[in-house]
Amino acid sequence: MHSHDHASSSEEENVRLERALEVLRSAGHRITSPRKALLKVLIQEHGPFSAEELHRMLPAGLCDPVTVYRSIGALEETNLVRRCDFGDGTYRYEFNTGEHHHHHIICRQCSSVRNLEVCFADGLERLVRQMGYANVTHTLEIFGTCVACQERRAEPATE
Amino acid sequence: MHSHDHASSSEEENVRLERALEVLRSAGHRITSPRKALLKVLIQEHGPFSAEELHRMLPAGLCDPVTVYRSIGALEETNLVRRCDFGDGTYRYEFNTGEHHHHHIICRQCSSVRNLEVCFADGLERLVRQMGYANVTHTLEIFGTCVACQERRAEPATE
DNA sequence: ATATGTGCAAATTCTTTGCATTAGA
DNA sequence: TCTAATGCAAAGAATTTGCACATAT
Repeated sequence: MHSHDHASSSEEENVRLERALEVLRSAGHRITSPRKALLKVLIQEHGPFSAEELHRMLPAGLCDPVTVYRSIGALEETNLVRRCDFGDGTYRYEFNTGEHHHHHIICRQCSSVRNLEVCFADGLERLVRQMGYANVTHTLEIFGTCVACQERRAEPATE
Repeated sequence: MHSHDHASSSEEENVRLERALEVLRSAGHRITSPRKALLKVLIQEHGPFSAEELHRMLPAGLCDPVTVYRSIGALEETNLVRRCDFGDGTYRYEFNTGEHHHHHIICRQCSSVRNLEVCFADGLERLVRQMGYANVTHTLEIFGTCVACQERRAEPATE
């Protein structure tokens, strides 16, 4: 019952994991080691990850990359995971904490991601609902050059 | 000077076309028939189109699909065209009128697109700039079920 | 026991690239 | 003329699918 199999899995993370597993279960999905491991990684680590990144973050050889795609499918279906689209041809995934959703600021140079906890779009969704749309959602990603990359660019005499 | 080669190309559209060609020219790009035809289509028709759709909308056999991709590249570079990302794995492109940018409401069922002329994100970009980011831009797409699709769903007794 | 999940290989989809040829400035 | 643009074919990258085998419930 007590777990110490991972270096840094806090009690809160365990609670989230158990809750997530329960969601999966009650949606008729089976609990398998790839899914459990994926959820652990997604709960512990920050930032949205690509399928390939996720696969690399799993214990070596635990499963095939294809299984990551398929597992993510189950996690998305059950809303445990949100898909992010940074417009570079690769989808990334992050754990859905269920709290009010946030947005990302992506650096064009180094691809670093910062979360922006404010959501400006509540009024927007309301407006669109007034236009007659149902099930309104939105995606909003912000792009820019981060401070570090601006400094990096300012230093060298390459220009 | 007068043109009647297209059924419905208004004077305003011609002005836009000429302006766009000038932008291309002064950026060191050559004016070719595929590029001219692409711009015509993009100026005349509404809604963002995929590369494949654009190719189909061109006069038959005018150019190879690959040329559409490459031409769009030139149009994007010169900011004549904006790329839209509806998160379905296919990029779409629309003519950049240069006026304040708008956003799209995409119907999940029928994929119809409506423009939303309001932009909520000016304050957001300002905030992100205050966080130290430079060259801040954003993408915002709204998804929902359009009125027609809601009615279509309500009628049939399939449920 | 049995349906769901997985691995491996191969297919799909969208987009990009290499290279010889064509054509705009 | 001389470089940029095009066509065709082929490569690439991310993701999905088919099918036999493995496994959670």
